[in-house]
Amino acid sequence: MSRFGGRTREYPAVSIDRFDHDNVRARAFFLSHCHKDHMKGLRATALKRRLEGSLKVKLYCSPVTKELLLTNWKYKFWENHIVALEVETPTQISLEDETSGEKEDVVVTLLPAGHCPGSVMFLFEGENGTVLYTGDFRLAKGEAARMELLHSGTRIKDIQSVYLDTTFCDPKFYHIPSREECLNGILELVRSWTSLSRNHVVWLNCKAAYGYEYLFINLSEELGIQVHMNKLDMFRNMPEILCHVTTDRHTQIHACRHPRDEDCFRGNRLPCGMTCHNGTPLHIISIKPSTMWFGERKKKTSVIVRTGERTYRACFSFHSSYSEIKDFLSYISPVNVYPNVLPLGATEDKVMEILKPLCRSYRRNMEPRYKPLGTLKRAHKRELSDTDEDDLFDSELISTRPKIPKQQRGESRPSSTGQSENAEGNINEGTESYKGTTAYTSLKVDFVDCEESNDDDNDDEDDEEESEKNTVQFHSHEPDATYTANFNGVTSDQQESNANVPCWDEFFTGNKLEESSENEDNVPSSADAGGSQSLFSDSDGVSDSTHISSQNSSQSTHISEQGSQGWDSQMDTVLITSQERSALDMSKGGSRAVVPVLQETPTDTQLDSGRGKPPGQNRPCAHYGACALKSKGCEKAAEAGAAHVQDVLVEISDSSRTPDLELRRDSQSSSDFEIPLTPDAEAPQPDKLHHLYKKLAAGENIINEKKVS
DNA sequence: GCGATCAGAT
DNA sequence: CACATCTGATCGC
Repeated sequence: MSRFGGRTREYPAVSIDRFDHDNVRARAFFLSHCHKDHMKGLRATALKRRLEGSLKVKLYCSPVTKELLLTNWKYKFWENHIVALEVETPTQISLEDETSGEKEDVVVTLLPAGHCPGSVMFLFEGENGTVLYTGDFRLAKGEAARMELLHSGTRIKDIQSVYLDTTFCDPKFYHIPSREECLNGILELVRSWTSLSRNHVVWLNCKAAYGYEYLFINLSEELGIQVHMNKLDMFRNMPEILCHVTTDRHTQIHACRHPRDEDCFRGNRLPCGMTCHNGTPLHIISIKPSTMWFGERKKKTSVIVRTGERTYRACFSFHSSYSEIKDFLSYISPVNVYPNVLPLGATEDKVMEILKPLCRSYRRNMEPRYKPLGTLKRAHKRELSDTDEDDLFDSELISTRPKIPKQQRGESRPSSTGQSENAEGNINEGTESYKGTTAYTSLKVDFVDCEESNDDDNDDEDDEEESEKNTVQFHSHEPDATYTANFNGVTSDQQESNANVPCWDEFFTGNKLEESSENEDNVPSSADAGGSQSLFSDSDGVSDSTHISSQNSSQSTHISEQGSQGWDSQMDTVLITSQERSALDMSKGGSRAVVPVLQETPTDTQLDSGRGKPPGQNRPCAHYGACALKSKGCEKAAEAGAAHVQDVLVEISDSSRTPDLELRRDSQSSSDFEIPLTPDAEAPQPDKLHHLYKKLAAGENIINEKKVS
C-alpha cells in the first residue's frame, strides 16, 4: 500500500496519487491508476470545492484510467476536470498558481506501468530536474531499457529522483515468475478442469480490483470461455476486454464476487449463486491468485499449488519482484530514490539499504575508497544487503548504458542488465554478476523455488497442509523481457491511437508449456495430482528436503511424494516446478493431456493460439487502435521454454524423484538468492571472491557484509 | 448524517 | 499472507 504523501521534493506544485490534506492545493493532480489506495481524497469535499473555485486545475491520467474513474458515479464530478494524456507522449503542462499568477512549466510523460489497466508511471522534466514517479508497477527485467522516453539519444536520461513502488522490495520476493509463467499455469489448470465436462467450472477468487483483466482475456482467448463478472460497465468502451467477460452466469469460468463468496464456495455454490447446470451439480474448484503466499514458501513450488481438494493458489503479481525492482532502479540510476511503499514488516531504513547502492548519490559517496572506518562500515552493510555492487569499480554514474534498440527487443534480455553493465564498467554490482550467472543458468529452469509454509489459510478449507514458513524464492527465467506490458495500449508502434477512446492492450502473451491432468474432484493419485500438471504442485507432498542451495547446476527437481494422497495427511507443501512436473508426468507415463501439449508447444498452435498473431504484429483493434502485444520475443521464449521442458523431461525423467536430485535442485536454487548462503553451503565464486578481496584491500569488514543480508 | 479513521474480514 | 476492498464501529463536525 502506498504511503507516498502526494508530492515530490522537486515539483511540490503537483500532487500525485494523494488528494487529501495539503494536496488539495496543488496546481495540478495526477492519478497513476485506479486503485483506491492511490485515490485518497479524490472524492472528498475539500477537493470538490477546489475544483469549483478553479477553471484551470486538472487531473491528469491515462485514457483508460479516465474511463475507469468516470465509470464510477462517485467520481463523475471530475468529468470536466480530467485530462487524459496519451501514453508515451511528452506533454507540456503549465502549472499556474491562480492567486499569485506564478507559473512553472513541466513536461510530463506517461510510461506504461504494467500494474493494472490504465496504470502509468509519470516522468516529469522541468527546471528542478527529471523525476520519475512509478506509481505501482510490474515491469520485467530490462523493460526500462526499452522505454524510449526514459532515454535521451542512446542514453538513459539524467534522473534526479525516483519515487518507487517497493511493495516487494524484500529478498523474500527475489524472483516472481513472469506473467507468462503464471498465466500459463492458471491456463493449463483451468483448461484441464473445464475440459472434463460442462459441469466443471472454475472460480477465480480475485480481489475486487483492476489488474486481473489480462488473465481473463487470456483464458477466454485460449479456451473460448468467457469469464463471468458481477458487472462490466466499466469496460463498456474497451471492447478488447468486454468481449471476454460476461454477466451470463452460464459459463465455466467465474470471477464473480459475493460478500460471502468463500462460504458460497465451501457450499459448492458460485458467488453468483450458480450451483448446477442442467440439473447436475457443478464441480467447482477455486483458484486464488496470490503473491505473498508464495513469497512465504520456503521451498520451491510451481506457479500453481494445490491447497486442498478443490482449492488452488496461483502465483500472480501486480508488482515487480525484488530483482525486477533492482534491475529497474539500477538501470535508471537516479541520484535519489524514495520508496513509495514499505514492504510488509520492513522499515524504511532497510529498504533504503537495498536501494541506495543503486543510486548515484550513494555511489558517489562511495567513490573514495579509503574512508574513515565509519563510512566504510556503512558501505559494507549496504552492499551486503543486497545486491551487489561492486562499487569499487564504479566510475561513471551517469549511465552510459546504451538503450536497447527496439529491434533487439525480442532477444533475450539477460545481457542487457548484466552484461552491458558489466561492460561498462560497473554499474553492476558484484552481486549482480553473481546473480546474473545464476539467472542465466537458470534461464531455462522454469520453476519456482519455494519451501513450504504453514498453512495459513484458514479460508480455504483445504489448505491445511502447509506447514512451515520458509522464504520463498521464486525463480525462473525471464521471458518477459520480450514483451511490453502495457495496459494502456499505447505503444511505440501504436502511437496513433484514438485520443478519445481509451486504449487497452492485452499486455502479454502467454506461452504454454504443458498440459494438465484430468483429475476429478478427488485428490488425484499421485501421478495425476501433481503429476499431470507440470505447472502444479500439491500442497501436501513432501518436501522436507529442500533448501536453497547454491549453485544452479542443472535442472532442479523437487518432486516430492507424488504418491502422497490426501491433503490432510501431509504437512508440507509440495513444490514442483513446471519442468519438474513435466518430467514427472512423463516419467509416470504422463497423463494423456500432457504429452500432446508438450508436443504441440513448439508449434504455433499452442504458442500463439488465441492471441495468435504473427510475431511482431499488432492486432489493430477497432476503436482503440490497441493491439495485442504479442511479440516475437514471446514466441521465442515460449519455444525455448518448451524446448527446455523437453530437455528436462529427458534429463530428469524418473530419477527426478530421487532424493539426491532434490538436493541438487535445492542447491541450485539457492544460487539465485541474494541472501548469503551459509558458509558451508557454497564455495565462493570467483567474482564474489574478487569483490571480497577488494573489500579487504579497502579495509572493510567482510564479515559484516555477509550478515546483513 | 456524512466523512474520516481504524479494526477486521475476505 | 494480506497485491486491494469493503464492512462495521467509533468519533468529530
